This record gives sequence, structure tokens and C-alpha cells, in this order.
Amino acid sequence: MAPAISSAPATDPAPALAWSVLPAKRTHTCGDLRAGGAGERAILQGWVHRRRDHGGLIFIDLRDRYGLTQLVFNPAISAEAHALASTLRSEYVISIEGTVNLRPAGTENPHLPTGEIEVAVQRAVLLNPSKTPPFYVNEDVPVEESLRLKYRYLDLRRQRLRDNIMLRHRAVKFMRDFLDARGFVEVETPILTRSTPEGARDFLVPSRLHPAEFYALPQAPQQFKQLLMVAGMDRYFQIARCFRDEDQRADRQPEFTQLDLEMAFVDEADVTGVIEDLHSELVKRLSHKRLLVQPFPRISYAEAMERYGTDRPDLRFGLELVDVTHLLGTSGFGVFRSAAERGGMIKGIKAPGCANWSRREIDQVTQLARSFGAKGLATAAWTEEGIRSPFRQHVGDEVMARLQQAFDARTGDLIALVADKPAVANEVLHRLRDHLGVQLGLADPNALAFCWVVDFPLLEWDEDRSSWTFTHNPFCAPKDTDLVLLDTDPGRALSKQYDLICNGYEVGGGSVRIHTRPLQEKIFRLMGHSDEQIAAQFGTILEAFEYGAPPHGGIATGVDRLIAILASEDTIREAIAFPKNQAAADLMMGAPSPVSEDQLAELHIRTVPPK
RNA sequence: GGUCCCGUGGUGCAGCGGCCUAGCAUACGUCCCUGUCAAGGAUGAGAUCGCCGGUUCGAAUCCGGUCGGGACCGCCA
Repeated sequence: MAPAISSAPATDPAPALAWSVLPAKRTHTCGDLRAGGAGERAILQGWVHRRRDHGGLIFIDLRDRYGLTQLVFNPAISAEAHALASTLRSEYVISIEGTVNLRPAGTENPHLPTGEIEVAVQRAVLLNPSKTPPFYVNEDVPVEESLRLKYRYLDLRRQRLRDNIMLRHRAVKFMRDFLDARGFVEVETPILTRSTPEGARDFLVPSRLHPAEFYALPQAPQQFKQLLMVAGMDRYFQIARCFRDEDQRADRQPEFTQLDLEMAFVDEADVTGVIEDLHSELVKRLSHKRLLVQPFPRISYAEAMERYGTDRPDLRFGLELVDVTHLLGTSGFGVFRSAAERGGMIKGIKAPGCANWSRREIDQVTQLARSFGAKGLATAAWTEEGIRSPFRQHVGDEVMARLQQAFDARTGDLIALVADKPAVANEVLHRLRDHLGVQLGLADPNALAFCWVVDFPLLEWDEDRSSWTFTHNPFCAPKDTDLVLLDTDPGRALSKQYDLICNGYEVGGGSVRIHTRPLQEKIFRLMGHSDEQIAAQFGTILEAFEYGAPPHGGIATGVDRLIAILASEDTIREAIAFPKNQAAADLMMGAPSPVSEDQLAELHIRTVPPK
């Protein structure tokens, strides 16, 4: 490497290699300088963002993470600097020294914070040249995902990811400061821990010192944080890395980050209160988006399912679902009647102003409903010319009028009905509702609608295992009033779980925990575990409960997801500095990778290639 | 485990049986240019259309397989 350094400062001994000497410390960043600094001398270092070569004058926008500053290379000021500037290209790293000048009247750039000034360069040094980048660093244009992931260090130079990572830093800093001010203690819990059979698939780490034994990476610090409560830590939090070896989605990575916290001597309102205050403050301080409702509404699970078909409703808009089983279940339309007779429901959603949808538009929405599991979609439109509906003649005008009333449908509105098992009808209408919210422009991208969903069922029946299983986690406490149901009708027992929802995304979830051994054992037995299994897998925490465990509860929220929502990103990859792809691979580092036979031998491992 | 979408000069897109000797924008090279800021002008180089096989007189285009990326279902307390 022999970069041109023809314009190295004359007072320097003209080093042969620019990288051997950093010519001088920078005096400012590229985001600092304003009109008030005119006349000062400045030393700046950064990357060539863009070069505009006028032959005589050369303009270079110099970039660092703080901003852009325009440099002017004028041969009348320094022929050497100007000669170097003509060799500079995008992403070259340079150091310059010059005078801060007000730009000539009429040439200010109102789009740049530093647009009132420029730096007339007297001396310039090339610190490092750059190959032509594989994609535009200086523009926010689409690039194939695999390239972005392979060259993540270049992608991170771009505005979009830089902004997201800065937002993430500020958000996490805010969380730490906020919780510290409220007496929370940040405690690190182990990354190498014990495999637990419940929940997701574990990532395993072989033990060299214990042949044929393995650590697991934590899916969450759940038991540790409860043990910290037993330890009397009282208020714990952690920005915790969690690991789950499951297939990826736009909002799932094999490793992700949770704000994890736990408090002693609390009930539901104490935990949700802290988290609600934290998120309200965080949004006000760090986001331009506006909070739609405060305090956050609390909706029961049953009500959320009824009104929105989901336990994570997007409350930025209405479009509530309406159950019309009682109206149509006995009607002359076979699809409706047979669904109702088989224990299903007939439920629908109103699409305001969509009565004039074409055959094609209705087909598209029907296709969408099918992709979510519906067998079909029954529509009715109230138009200027009257009711347009495939089932009108089967149910009669009397029922159509009551249907219109049930949906409060006006002329110009369309309703779409699904007749199916409740789980299917709700799922389909939930997805349809989210789709319509966006399509009809009702979901304001600049609004944040937080809410709490509470009163979840404690248990649900697992058909595969023929036993009860938890809906949240096995440590979640039942409602005090529902304790008796555990012996009589466990499926009806509600829990002290609470989920934090924002714009239709589950941002977090937590609960008041069980803190006594007998109740915890009872729950494990309900879930079909033998006493031997319970002792082997959960012996530690059960024993801890016998040494003065205080009542406690907590929550974990998804940091990656929250940042993605605040940054209006569709995937959490955009909120993570070095994410993995859909196959859980790190395209930049090339992980995972094969390892040597020696390494495997040391770990007492022999591999079996897949067929 | 499954379904769907994408893969064309460095990048982003167009072309979807013969008008393709593969088009456009931008980036890149060379030259001109003293007030630009997505600078401008001139000019040049750069692609066996992801890969393998098949159909056809003829394939970037159709079919099968495979690799890479993405979205979703299953899965994910």
C-alpha cells in the first residue's frame, strides 16, 4: 500500500505511510461546526461521503457519525491539498486542517445542520484509501439482504442503521437510568447454564471437563431472577441476552435482548406501573411518535379475543369484530348454519367505505383470508343501489337489516364474515383487521397505541401431551379467587399475567409469580410432571421457596422489537448491529462453521452428518 | 418439515420464447470545468442473465433440480 500523501503538512517529516502517524488530533467532529465558529481553525477526520470536483474547486462532504461538513479545496489556498483532493474517492479516510468560513451568501445548504459553514482546507492527509464499496454507503437505497449482512460494517456506516443503533443506545441508557433512579439493581446472570426441558429448544455448549455433559444458553434468566428475589435483591433488572434455537421470523433472531426485571413484595399494578411509566417517558424523550392513549388501557384476554380476535390488538384504529352467530346461525344459508351447528361462530368486520369494491378486490381479500385459514369470506355491501351480497336471498331482508344494525353499517360500507371454529374465525379476522388498518390508512405510522392485556387463562389443554400446559410460563401465579378452580376446573382459572402490547406487537410479558413450594408443585403436577421430574428439573427453585421466598413478580420486554417499532422498521434485524439471517447464520463472520477434529476430540464429541 | 416470492454489469431495476449483438439509472475509469451540495458536460470499460440439467430449430425468458436471500405456516413458556 502506498497512498498518495503529496499534501502532508510541510512541517511534518513527510512520513512514507500515512497510517504510521496520525497527523494531529481532531478539534471538532463533522457535526459540530456552526456559523459561530467562523474564523476558527479546525482539524477534522472522517470518511469521504461525496466529492464534487469542479476542476478548479473541489467540494468534499466529510462524514463521521456526528454529521457532514463541507470541505473546500481551493488551489489558490493550497495546491497540494487540492491535488490530493482530486485523487480522493468515496469512503477514503482523511484528516484535514483548515479555516472555518461562512459560506458565500446564497450557497448555504439548509438541509445540513452544518450548512452555513464550510472548511477551507490548507492541509490534507490520506489516512486510508478504500476500495469501491459493494453498495452505496452514502445513499439510503435498497440493497440485497445478503450483501448488507456480509458487509455489515459498511451498512452500519449508512444513515439508517446508524440512526437505529444510536436510538437503541439512547433507549437502553434511558432504561438503565430510569430503573436505577427507582432503586433497581442491575445484575448479570450466567450465559452458561442448565438445560430446561420446557419451552423452546436450547442452544447447547459441550463441556470439556464433564464428558457427555452440556451447558445450555439461557432462553431467559427466569429462574435466576426469581432466585435473586429470594436472595433479597428486591428490585432487579438486566439488559439480558436470550437464546432460543427455533426457526426465524422477521421479528425473531436466535439471540435477542430483553429488558428483564423482577420486584419483591408487589402485585400486578406495581410491575405494570413501573413499565408503563418507563415506556411513556422513553417515548416522550426519544421518539417523535405520539402516544395515543394514556394511561395504557387494560383489556382482558377474553375481551381482546372478542373485540379484536387476538391477544395483541392494534389499538391505533377501531374496526372491531362483531359476533353475529345469534343472527345467522339459524338462517337459511347452509355455510352459516352448519358452522354454528358444529360449535363454530359467525363473526365479521366492517370495512368502512368499501361497498364499491370490485369483484377483483373482494377476491383479493378473500384470498388473503384463505391464506390465514378461512374456507371463504361472505361479504355484504350496502350501496346506493341497495344491498349487494351473495347470501342476502338466503337469509332474507329482515335478517339483513338486523345485520346492518349489528355492524352499524351505513351506505357505502362493506362487511366481511367468517364462519368457522372460534379459533379460526378470530385468527382470520384478526389478520384481516390488521390488513385493513393499513390498507385503509387507519393505522397511523406515527402513533403508538400501548395497552395491557390481562386476565389470561393460566393453563391450556395440550392435545399432543394430553395434559395441561402453561400459557405464559410455569411460574405464573393463578388469581387468588381462582385457586379453588385448580382442583375442579383448571382450564377456567385465570392468571396474574400481563402482556404489554404496542401497535399489534407483543412488546413484553410478565406475571406475579408463585412463591410457595406447595402451589408450585401443584402446578407442575397439573402439567403432567412426575415428582421425580419435578425434583430433577426444578429442585433448586422449589427448595429456594422453602427458605423465605418473598412474594414477587416481574416482566421481560423485547428491546429489539421496541426499537424496531420506534424506528418504523419491519424487522428486528434493523435494530441489531450484527444480526443473523433467516437460517440463523452470521454472513459476516461465517458462523456457524466446522471446527477441527482436535477441538471436537477435546470436547468428547463425534459428529454424525445428516442424511 | 412445508408453502410462497426474489436472483440480469459494482448497486438498484427493465426485458419474460426469435425484435437481445441484453436496455435504463447510478456507481467506476479518462478528459473538461472556481460555488457545488444526488454538481454539470464529454467519453470509455464493465454481464457467458446464480448454478446444473431438460424442452425447443431457437431459452435471460418455459420445465425440473440445486444454491443463495427474504416472507409465512409448523415451531417459538
